[in-house]
This record gives sequence, C-alpha cells and structure tokens, in this order.
Amino acid sequence: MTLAAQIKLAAEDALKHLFPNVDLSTAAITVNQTKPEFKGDYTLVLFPFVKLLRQKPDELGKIIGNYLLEKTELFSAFDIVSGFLNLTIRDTCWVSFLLNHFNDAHYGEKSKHDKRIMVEYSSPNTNKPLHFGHLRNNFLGYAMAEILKANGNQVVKANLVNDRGIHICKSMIAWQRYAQGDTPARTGIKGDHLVGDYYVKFNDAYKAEVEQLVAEGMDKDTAEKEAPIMKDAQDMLRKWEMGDSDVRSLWAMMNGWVYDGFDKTYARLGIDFDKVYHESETYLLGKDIVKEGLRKGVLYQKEDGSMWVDLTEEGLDQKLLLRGDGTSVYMTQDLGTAKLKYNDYKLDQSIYVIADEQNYHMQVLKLILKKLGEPCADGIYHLSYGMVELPSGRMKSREGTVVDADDMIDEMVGLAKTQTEEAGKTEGFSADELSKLYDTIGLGALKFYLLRVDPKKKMIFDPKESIDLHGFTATFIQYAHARICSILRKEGCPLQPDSTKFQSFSLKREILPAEKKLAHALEQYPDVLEDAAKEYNPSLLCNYSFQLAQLFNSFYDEHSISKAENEEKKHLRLMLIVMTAQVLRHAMHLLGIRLPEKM
RNA sequence: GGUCCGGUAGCUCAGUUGGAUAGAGCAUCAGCCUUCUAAGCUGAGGGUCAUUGGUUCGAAUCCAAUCCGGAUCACCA
Repeated sequence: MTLAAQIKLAAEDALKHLFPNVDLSTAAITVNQTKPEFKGDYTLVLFPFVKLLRQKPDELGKIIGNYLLEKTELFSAFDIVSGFLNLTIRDTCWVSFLLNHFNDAHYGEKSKHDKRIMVEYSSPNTNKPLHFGHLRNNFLGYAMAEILKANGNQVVKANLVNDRGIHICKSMIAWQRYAQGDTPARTGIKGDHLVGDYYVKFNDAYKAEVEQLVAEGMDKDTAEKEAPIMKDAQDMLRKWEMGDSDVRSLWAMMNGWVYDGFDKTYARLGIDFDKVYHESETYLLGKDIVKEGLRKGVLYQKEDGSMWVDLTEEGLDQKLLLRGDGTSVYMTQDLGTAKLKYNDYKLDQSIYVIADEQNYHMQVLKLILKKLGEPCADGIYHLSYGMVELPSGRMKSREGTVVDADDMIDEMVGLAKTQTEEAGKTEGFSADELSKLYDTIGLGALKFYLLRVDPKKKMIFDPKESIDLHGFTATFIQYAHARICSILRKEGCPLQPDSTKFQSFSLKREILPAEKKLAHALEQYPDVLEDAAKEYNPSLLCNYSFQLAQLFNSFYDEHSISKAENEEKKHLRLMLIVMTAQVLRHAMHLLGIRLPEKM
C-alpha cells in the first residue's frame, strides 16, 4: 500500500476514535502531497470536518496531529497552516521503503487476475503504407496493452486487417494497367509502398478520366460514376466476392507484398500482436445477429427488405444494418466481429483503439449490441484518440500530403545520429552499438512525442520542425538513465543488485530534501501505473517519468554519489538511483521505449 | 440542427473524487563544466485558466448559458 493510502486509513481511524459520536462518512478525507513551500510531506485537508465537528481548524489539526503522531509509526512531526494539517513522514519510513523495493524489477505491478481484455489496434488497410497518424494508433494500442498487463490483466493484442473492399481493388486495377509486372523484388521498393504507389496512380488516372468525360460534355456526377477505371474496380470487387480465381490470386499476391512491408515496419517499431483478424474472413459475419434481432422485434424491416435499428429514443438516428439485397454494411460486420472476438477469448473487456472520427460509429455499435442483448456489449470500450494533423490540415493519401511512417522513422534515427555526433558522444562505441543507440534514441523520441499528450486531444505536427531531443522528451529520460548507469559502473554496483546489497544499512543522519524528493516520487509510481490503466492514458507515464528524471538531475547536480559525505550517504544514494533507473526502465518499457546504459 | 470532444503563458502541453500564491517543456534573457556524462543544472520575465452567471469555507476543476475550433450524423469503409 502506498503512503498516501496508509495516511488516509490512519486519518480515518483517528477521526473515528477521536469523535466516535459524529458520522463523518459524508466528509471526504483528502490527502495531498504537501506543496514545496511548506514543511511536511503529506497534507490532510481539515475543512471538510470543521463544520461537522464544530471545531476551529487549528485545534482540530492539533488533536488529529497528536493522535497520529502517538498511534502510528508513520510521522515524525506535524504542522498546521490555515486549515491544512501538514504531516512529516519519519525518515525511517523512507528507508524501509527503499530497502523493500530498490531491486524489485516488478515494482508497481499488480498481481495477476482473471480479467481478460482484448486491445485492438493498428488495423491497417492493405492498399497503402502506414503514415504518421497510424503511428499514434500503434503506440497507443501497444502501450495500453502493456499497461493493462502490468496491472494484472490477461491481455490479447489484436490487429484487424482491412484487406478487402473497393479501395484494395483500386490498387489492383492500377497495378494491372500500369505496372507491367513490376514487383517489390524487381523494383527494390518495399511492398506496402509499391502497392500504395498504385493506389495513388489509380486516383490520378481516375481524375483524368473524369475530366475527359466532363470535357466531352458529361456532367460531373455521371462522369464520376461512369469513368472506366472506376467501373473496372467495381467489377473487380464483384469478381472478388464471387471468388474469381484470377482476381483472388492477384489479391493474395499484392496483399502479400503489403504484409511483408508491414512486418518490417512493425519489427522496427517493436509492435506485436497475439491475434490477427482479416476482414476478408469476417466481412460476412453479423447477418445472423441482424436477422435474429428482427425476429426478436428489436429491429424493423422496410418494404424493400432492408433492415434497420431505430435509435431515436437514445437521441441518435436510424441506422441501416442490412441492405435490401441482403448485403451487409460496415456496421453489420462490426457487430459480427465483436461477437466473434468475445467468443474466441471469453472477453471481459474489448478495447478498440480508433480515431475520434469514429466516435459516433462506436457509440452506435455498442448501443445496438446492447439492444440485441449480446453479452459482449458491456465490455466494449472505445479508446478514442485525436487525429494527427499537419499545419495545412488533415493528411490525405490521395493528395500526397501524408507523412510516411517509414520516412519518419528514418528521419528520427538520422536526427539522433547527427545530434550525437555534434555533441561528440560517439567515443567508445562500436559501429554496431552506435547504430543501435541511434535507433533507441530516434524511436524513443518518436514514441514519446506521440504518447506524451492526452490521447483524446488532437495534435498538429509540423514536418518542418523536427521532433526535439531536449526538454520533455524520451532523450531526457534516457540521458538520466545513462548517467545513473555510468555512476553504477564506476561504483561496481550492478543495475539490479542483490537484495542483500544494502542489508547492513542503518540510518543515522537526516535525509536531505533532494534525497527525500526522489524517494517520495518513487513511492508514487504504483499509483501512477494504476491510474494509467484506469484512465486508459499512457501519457501519465510520460509525465511521471519526466518528473522523476528531472528530480534525479537536480539531485545529481546537488549531491555526489561517488564522493558522498560518508558510507551511509553513499549507500542511501545508491539505493535511490538504482531504484530510479529501475522505475524509469519499467515505465518506459511499457511504452516500448528502450533506455541505453551509455549515450 | 442533433450528438460528442476540445479552448490554461508567445508556442506545445500538465493540472483526475473541488484545496494553499495555477505548473512543466520550447522560445527569450542571466548564471553554472579542473569535480559521478552540460542531451544537464540554477534563476528571471511571461496568465482575465474562452466569456458570463451559479453552487460554497474554497472553483482551472462541478452546474447553466453563451462564444470559438474540431469530429460525426451515408444503402462509404
């Protein structure tokens, strides 16, 4: 249990004993961290009790403070400042905390339990390579899955690949028409990029055909429907659905190229999955659920045979679920897939990492499943995140304004290289070590940049301004870690020492403010990790880790570890920095960010 | 028009069951390397927390209204 939680309990106990006749259940007990300008470590707010107990804040504080000092082992002093009871934690508490946890590689984690959670993320289309916006999705999903795991859940990382549909046929048609048999192997172009190039080519050709038809006197709407290349694509989609073997083998070949490309990108990013679903295998699902809903009378049918759900009572609209000809729409297959996932893994919760443009869709999805009485409905949670935009607006692959993910990675790794070289920090590294280091720094910076803000906020990225490696960045945290490792190397202290390493430690002198601040921050990590899961927000780990690194840097500047005043101080500080490095590594690991031992 | 999300320093953002004088980073300015890695540290300036009202001991935080920005409301995916 964290100190804050212990203090809360102690305060509750104190109030119960001191005022047995007063019901204080309505008055919330708030324990905060004491502001730095006041003496103390934790603060109990007295105002809520003042009225109920008809006591002056100062007197009440004195009574509670004295009780806590006497009855618990937690505090060494207290101080009352205008309605706030500031409590000072006993130095020995900090020391026993450090002794208990300094080498615990799983510090902050919760013990395993049975809750099964699926996190679906990435979910790319197989007609183009990943862009910068997809990176936010991938990093968020991966981090969220890892955070939930660390909180004891059984987690399935899932990827639902959008591998069929008209957009896929567009790339295929353009390739047939223009590629003259080019392949990734022959051109040396990464498979997803090659296919993406033909998707762009389709749109160029389509645009030209529409213009030509308009020039010949056709109106624009008709021209957009009549353009031969578009008709070809639609024709191809029909053939695909009928299982035409030529179309299917072209489709399999081109998707194969894309998967090769994606695999490389995923490997580079350190992104992985436990289960991959393909829409080509799930797009027919959901029809049964809809028909069943009609039988139950939850849905209704129009004269043309189409099936609908009426959500006007919920403040939403009517939604089509099955066309008159019996074919499904997007929502239909999502209903089916939700049920499929649930049945595959007996999920307690199913998290969808999807951009906020689909908020409405996800709201409707959950609502329909609920109306249909499907048990998977309650567990559905949409982890909605804001889109990444350029200063000029949204990225559009058709207009070629996208920032490509592979390019972005290369750029960041390149930036890491130049900055390392400029700082003259390449000595003592082999070429292999250097290239690994640049990956660590470049990818770390990229991940941190996309994870450090609240997911639901949209972000604007200006490609002209490179991502910073100073300040609130992964680099800052990596640097603090490398500094700690450097000290430990010189001291002959392992990164994860044996638990007996500081067995003989006993505290004789007062803990100094900078030392206490670090211990204080370390003590709060379990709460932060729990909050990140509860709020589905990895950025909390970014904020916390940055603060911890900042505290370490100040500490490092103020006190020497190697040349500490005496052995006692040296041991105390070694414990502090060993644990700081440990917690930083743990938090960053959950985000997929590596921390180097040298940089 | 309906629903949802956002508006905090010049810029990017923290601020989570309502708590003390609203905090970081970047940028600007002034200091700090003979001493464990200066990718760092210390300090300064910079605020009508979109606006107005309400709730109360106390509001950036809760409520109401208004303004601004965005998303969405397809027999598209």
